[in-house]
Amino acid sequence: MAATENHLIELLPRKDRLRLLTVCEPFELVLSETLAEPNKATRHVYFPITGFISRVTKIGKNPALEVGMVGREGMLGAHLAQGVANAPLHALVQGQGMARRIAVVDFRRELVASLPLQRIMHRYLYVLMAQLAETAGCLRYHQIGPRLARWLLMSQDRANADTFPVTQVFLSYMLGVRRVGVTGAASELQRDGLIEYHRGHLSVLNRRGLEAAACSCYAADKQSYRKVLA
Amino acid sequence: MAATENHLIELLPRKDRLRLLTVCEPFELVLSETLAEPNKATRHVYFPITGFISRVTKIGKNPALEVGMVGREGMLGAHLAQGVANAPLHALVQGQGMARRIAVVDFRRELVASLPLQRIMHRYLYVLMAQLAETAGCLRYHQIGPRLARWLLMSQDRANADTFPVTQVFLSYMLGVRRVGVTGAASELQRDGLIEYHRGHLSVLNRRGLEAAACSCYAADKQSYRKVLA
DNA sequence: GTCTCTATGTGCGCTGCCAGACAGAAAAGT
DNA sequence: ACTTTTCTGTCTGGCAGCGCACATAGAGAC
Repeated sequence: MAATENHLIELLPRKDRLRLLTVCEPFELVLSETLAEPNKATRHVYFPITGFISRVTKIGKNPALEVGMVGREGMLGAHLAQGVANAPLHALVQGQGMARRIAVVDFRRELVASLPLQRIMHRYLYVLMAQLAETAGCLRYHQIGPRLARWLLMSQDRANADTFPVTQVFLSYMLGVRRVGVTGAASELQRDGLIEYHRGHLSVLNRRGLEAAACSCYAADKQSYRKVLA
Repeated sequence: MAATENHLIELLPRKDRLRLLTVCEPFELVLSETLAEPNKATRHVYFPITGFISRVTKIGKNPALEVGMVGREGMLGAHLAQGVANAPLHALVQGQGMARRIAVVDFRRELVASLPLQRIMHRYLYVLMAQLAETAGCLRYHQIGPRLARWLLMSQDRANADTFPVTQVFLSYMLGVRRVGVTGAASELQRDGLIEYHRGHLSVLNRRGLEAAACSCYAADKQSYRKVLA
């Protein structure tokens, strides 16, 4: 079941889960597709199963900066459980794959009907906040290398694969640095045999090593998730 | 009423507000006092009226970094409405003054009893998330000067006064920079006649000018608050 | 009045990252 | 085949902020 269902849905009691699944439709996450924009009413919520999504914020004229990642462990659209119709951030597909999708009307109805669903949404939102705070500190204090390693690990977890498509330009947007900065950090990771990449395809060779190279935020995020969403 | 009540409490319908007020006790916010620590069960929630509180995150061995501010417009302890007992962040008193305080048991009871209270907590949490994301971007892209201006404006709003006690060392912690960096930025603001300070006492002389000097995040935060918590 | 502590201002060398530009090489389109 | 686009690596100059160290001066303690 692990790779075929979204983790938040798995956490629901059987009855609530089955109810929710009846209103879900399968949805293909297509690379680079935008799934949410701030100040626009959300139309669907998404529960990724194999693909994953980036939450990004835009500050002034700077390119989008990633502040969160959503994979099988999370969802997009939890703000509906807070009684707010508009998404707080941009969200775009980052790793292609499948997700479950629910129309807002249906999801609202399920929320009212299912206390466990509410409960899980709220706890997930708590984790998101903790991770946002962590990310803020990470942006301030950590350097490109460790942040890149962290990003790769987070991606690997959610992509459920050791190889995934990603270019340096793209990484430079996610991390909010110049592409050249990524080149430097990435070639160092490659030199150390932790990763291997070539024209848009990247493989993780040594996960342990990458974990050691990543900043503490990777472990911190995992832990806060585990604590709150058993 | 504006300066004698917490804004979130004001938003409650009369009946719910009166109920809540019966379990509130007045609490003096003493400078530098710690009100919350991560991974410790929250004992009280706080609704500031005149003082204000900083939310800070600790990353590794770096000094605490501010990621949010709580004054009359907000509260400390909203995570209880998410069904989580532990605070996500450190919180310490930043501007002395008065607050309303409620013991956790009482607050939980009120939450169950009052849907409007739940609703306001959830909406407030949404605003917090938006502000956290904004702060993350701010930390990445904005320079000391504008960030300092932003911080001073946020403080002034919550302190409800043009003069408040604050040293450069302290500001350097909040902003996550060296004290020397604050010295530079602050003396520039002073030279331009926007502020005046002397040995731990700072006055805002020209609010308009300070708003112009601040980064966009100040306005963005205010707007996201206004949109969600009318 | 003197001493000590705290707050503020400066100088110096360093580093991590930025901005912009360019080059080679692999993929994709024709 | 050729051309064009995309991806990656390298260089040069520059700046914001860092770490460290030191100087000055106001405030409070004795």
